[in-house]
Amino acid sequence: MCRRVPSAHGSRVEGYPVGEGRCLQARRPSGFRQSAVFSPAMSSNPNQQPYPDVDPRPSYPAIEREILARWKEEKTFEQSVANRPAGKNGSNEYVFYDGPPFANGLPHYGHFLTSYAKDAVPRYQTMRGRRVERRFGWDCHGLPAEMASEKELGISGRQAIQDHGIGAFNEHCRSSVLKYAGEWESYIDRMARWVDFEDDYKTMDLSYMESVIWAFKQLWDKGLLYEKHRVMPYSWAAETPLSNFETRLDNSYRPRQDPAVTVTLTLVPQDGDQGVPHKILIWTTTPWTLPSNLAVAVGPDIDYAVLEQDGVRYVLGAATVGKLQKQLAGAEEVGTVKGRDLVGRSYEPLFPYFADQENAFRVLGADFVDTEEGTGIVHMAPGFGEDDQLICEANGIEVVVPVDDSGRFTEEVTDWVGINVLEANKPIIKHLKEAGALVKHETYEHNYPHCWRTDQPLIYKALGSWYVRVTDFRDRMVELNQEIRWIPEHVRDGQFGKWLEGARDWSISRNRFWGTPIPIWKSDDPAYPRMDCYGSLDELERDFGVRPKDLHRPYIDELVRPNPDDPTGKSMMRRVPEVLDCWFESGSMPYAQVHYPFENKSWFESHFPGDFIVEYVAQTRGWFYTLMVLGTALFDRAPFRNCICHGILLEPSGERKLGKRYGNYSSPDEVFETRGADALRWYMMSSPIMRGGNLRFDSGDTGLGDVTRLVINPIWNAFYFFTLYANIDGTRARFRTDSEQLLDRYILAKTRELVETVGAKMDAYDLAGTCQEITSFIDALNNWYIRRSRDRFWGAEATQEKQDAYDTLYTVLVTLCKVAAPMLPFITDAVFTGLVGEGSVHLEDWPDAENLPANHALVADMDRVRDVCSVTLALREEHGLRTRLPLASLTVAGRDSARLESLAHLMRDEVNVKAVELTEDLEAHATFVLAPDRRLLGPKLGKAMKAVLDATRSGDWTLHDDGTVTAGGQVLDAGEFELRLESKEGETSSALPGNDAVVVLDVVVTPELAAEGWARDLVRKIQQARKEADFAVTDRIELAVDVPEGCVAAVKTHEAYIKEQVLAETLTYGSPSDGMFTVETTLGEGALTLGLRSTAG
RNA sequence: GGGCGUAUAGCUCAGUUGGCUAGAGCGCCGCCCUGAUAAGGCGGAGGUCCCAGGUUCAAGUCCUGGUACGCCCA
Repeated sequence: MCRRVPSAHGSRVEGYPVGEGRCLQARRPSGFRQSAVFSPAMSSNPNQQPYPDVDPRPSYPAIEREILARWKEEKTFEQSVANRPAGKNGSNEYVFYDGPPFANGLPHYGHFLTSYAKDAVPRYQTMRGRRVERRFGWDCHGLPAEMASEKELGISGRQAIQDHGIGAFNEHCRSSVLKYAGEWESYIDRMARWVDFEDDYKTMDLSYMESVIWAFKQLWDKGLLYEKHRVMPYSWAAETPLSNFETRLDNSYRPRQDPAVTVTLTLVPQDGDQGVPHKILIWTTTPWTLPSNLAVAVGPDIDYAVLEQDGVRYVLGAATVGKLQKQLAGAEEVGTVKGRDLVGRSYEPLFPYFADQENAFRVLGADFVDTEEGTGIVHMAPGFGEDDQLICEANGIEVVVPVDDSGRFTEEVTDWVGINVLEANKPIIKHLKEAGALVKHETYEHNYPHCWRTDQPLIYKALGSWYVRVTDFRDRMVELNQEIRWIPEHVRDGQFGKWLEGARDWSISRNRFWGTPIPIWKSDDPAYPRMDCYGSLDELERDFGVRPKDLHRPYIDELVRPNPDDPTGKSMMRRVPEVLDCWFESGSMPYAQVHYPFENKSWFESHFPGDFIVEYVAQTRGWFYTLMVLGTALFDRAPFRNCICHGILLEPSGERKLGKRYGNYSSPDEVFETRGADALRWYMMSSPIMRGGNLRFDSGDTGLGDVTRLVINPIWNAFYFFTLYANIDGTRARFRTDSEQLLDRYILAKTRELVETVGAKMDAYDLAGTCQEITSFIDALNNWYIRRSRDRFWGAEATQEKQDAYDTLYTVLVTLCKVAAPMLPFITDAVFTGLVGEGSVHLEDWPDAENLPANHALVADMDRVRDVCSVTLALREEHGLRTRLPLASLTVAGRDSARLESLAHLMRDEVNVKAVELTEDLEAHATFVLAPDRRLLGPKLGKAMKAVLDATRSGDWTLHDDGTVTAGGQVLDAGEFELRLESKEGETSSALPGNDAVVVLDVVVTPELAAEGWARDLVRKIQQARKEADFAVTDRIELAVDVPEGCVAAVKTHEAYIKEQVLAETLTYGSPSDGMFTVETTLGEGALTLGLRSTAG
């Protein structure tokens, strides 16, 4: 290869601060020496260089801050939206739904991950020409907001909130729920997520809430709502039910001692009892629920023992008899009975309070019953146990709940009215003992949930709740789900699909304060029942005479009117106390954010479903699900078309997810200000987390640094390389795709393929795949195209060939910036504007592949050449032949190897050989190896396959003239095998990947070749010394060399070459003179001394 | 306790309808190349494909049963 850089430029570029500026540049805050990023193109002024000076080692965070400022100043985001027409009736809009976060905490890396995806896809679609409005959403209601407010106000529990005043409490929620909105905004901004905060939506807005009650009313009108009692964890101390979330908080479950009692129930006699009284044994750790007992359950397949003692027969699980040895001492086993044979029998109520209850006091069958604990016969109090409730309900037994909000017995339980249920355990046990029903009383220690606020044990208690009849349209959801594209695909029929199949009715009411109120008004006198549901402010105004300015409690509760169905005029219509589950609100986002149907009616109807949403995979149970339920119930549509489910971020050990309460991550500011937001974006977008996997994240780890080193730096370096030489030459490049130069044609064709593949990946929402394509392109660009094209940029004359190189590199870089813009919005915009001089890459159209030449054959041939070079370098390595040592020839033997003719000079240069021979004469250089097609032959041959494979390995096979092969006693037809090449023994050769060609290297080193090798080694050493001496690339030098004896002749032979290469004006032999920059090193096995002096002055 | 998912090199992950000696990137070691590059090339070390059974000519891949971890539900 011919290195003419210094000489080429030395003669005519004086005055350009090529090398000298470096230390200065490094101290600059951004990538440009001047604020070129803001300046328009300078090409109009011939006295100035065409491109900004680029810092080879820039601070990316500083570049990002500059770009941010420019976007703000030029309103680039707003322009990018406004430039794209909405089209007729919004037909050109791409609809993105933003899943609203809570803003009562700071955002963390998990939010950034989602936000990056929420930004990348809309950026891409915008470049594709679509108009993508991006409204930010805030989730404002719900328990987290209430809990935070209770804490801040120093109050706890429902009663305390009511004492404080619901109005004041809700005001506090309203003001604190967006406490961190400002921080959110600045982080989102810093990470280059483009989203509209001005025109945001909040679930607590009046318009939003009106749409939510509209949706509620729709369900009501469709008969999809009902009210029912359901058992929930309940804190009697705080007078509130708790969500599952709350019962899972740390320290919620802890050991507690409770009484465990075994009690008898007397069966109503029936035929077959032989006149002997029969009693069944039940066991419970909550004696206070016994007054509410309405049934017992047995396992149909469980064996029950019948024991007789003192003329009474006791029935209990056969496996549990041992537990009551003492109590049943002397009892005689008189038989066993299957649970199913007990089902249907009745027994005497233990307490009289609910003796009239229909269908009650019977033995029921239930699969969940076992004999691990208790007697194998389970006491059922449907008001206080979920299983109890389900089984009883299925058997027509209504729930009774004789316990009030504060956990005390109501008047129904006359004996203990007003007593806290837990305190009532003792007197109840005493009563049972006196009644002769108590068989055993022990103390039982178990893990039991406690209220995290009051520290008191929870109870389970049925509470009224409103439900959406999801089971009615579950099958339709399953159908509609098939229309959605899920990333990763398996979510559709896996996590989400299965969840839909098993969907249960959805409890949508909460006994809370801060939320959209359930818009139902009920008569307060059961004698005159009536219920009204309201779905708009208009409807409320019509009936109540006032138009609410705020739908929140307590104002909404003030709307009361006489019951129209009550002729006495005494009963009133009052709102039910509950508010809606906040998931109902976020699931209403598609229509509520635009105040449908009160406004934007036709827009919504033509823009539903949305095109794209992305959240973490657990939202299959959250937002994705509630969107689906409401979309199906209200519109009979799947609510979104494409959905990315990303995984979760784990701490470096992989043990826990990143979480605020673990404190296991560092400040995002640190990452933004050291690595930059683009590095973080690429790191996250390129990872398997975008395909549903998890990602161990360590902000201090090499992963982020690798992105800078392997993705961002190479792009920047290509840009730096281009501007460096274009400025030296004063050349302004233009967008051109018609260069005839080989390497140009190659990289242009490669760029076309990049545009096509990245477009396809982005269209498939494969963000990680997009990153892969870009990475491999960057490799081809930097490590092949630019490296192999360098000398064209170095040439002294302004040739067409050189202009082609500039134009092509410019064209490729501009295109690369566009293609990578969604994934690296900052760096691509800095490079793009540096090249083009104005505008923003984000205002550009997606490149049209048709504008770039297609030439797949050339791309493939070039890849072939790179393979040849790899294999050849491996051969050199194997034979200890350093690359600087020229060799006589390289032979590529293979079918169609002549195709590489036009690329031979690249191979020659790359692997340093004098000649490249291309031949089809395989036999001369290679032997054949049989490779049977296992997929084809396996099923056909079966067991005989083994013999064929053995023969293949041993080489014991024969090729026939008709193209068939015999191996292992089997005849293989053409097409059932391949013949692959292997290099011949004794030759310095190696097969190419794919095994259809071999490379043979001539390893004979003649004295001439050796001498040239020494000369090149010496040049290399001198260049190294120049660098160490900190000479400018263009500096001329005086040179003294003291070379080992054996090399002197070689150096003298190539003296002219050496002097030219290292810009030496003079070359003397012997020790360096005083004042020269001196280097002691080696050349070959001998000592080498170099002396250099710059003549630049 | 139930459901879903995951388990492959030091790390992060590919691995198609079962089919060649299980791959990539990063990291590590050695060599090479290097005046745009914080880069690049070649080679090496590094694997009981979580475990145990089974099906098959052939299993990382399919089946059964475990184990560990994650998520969800109870």
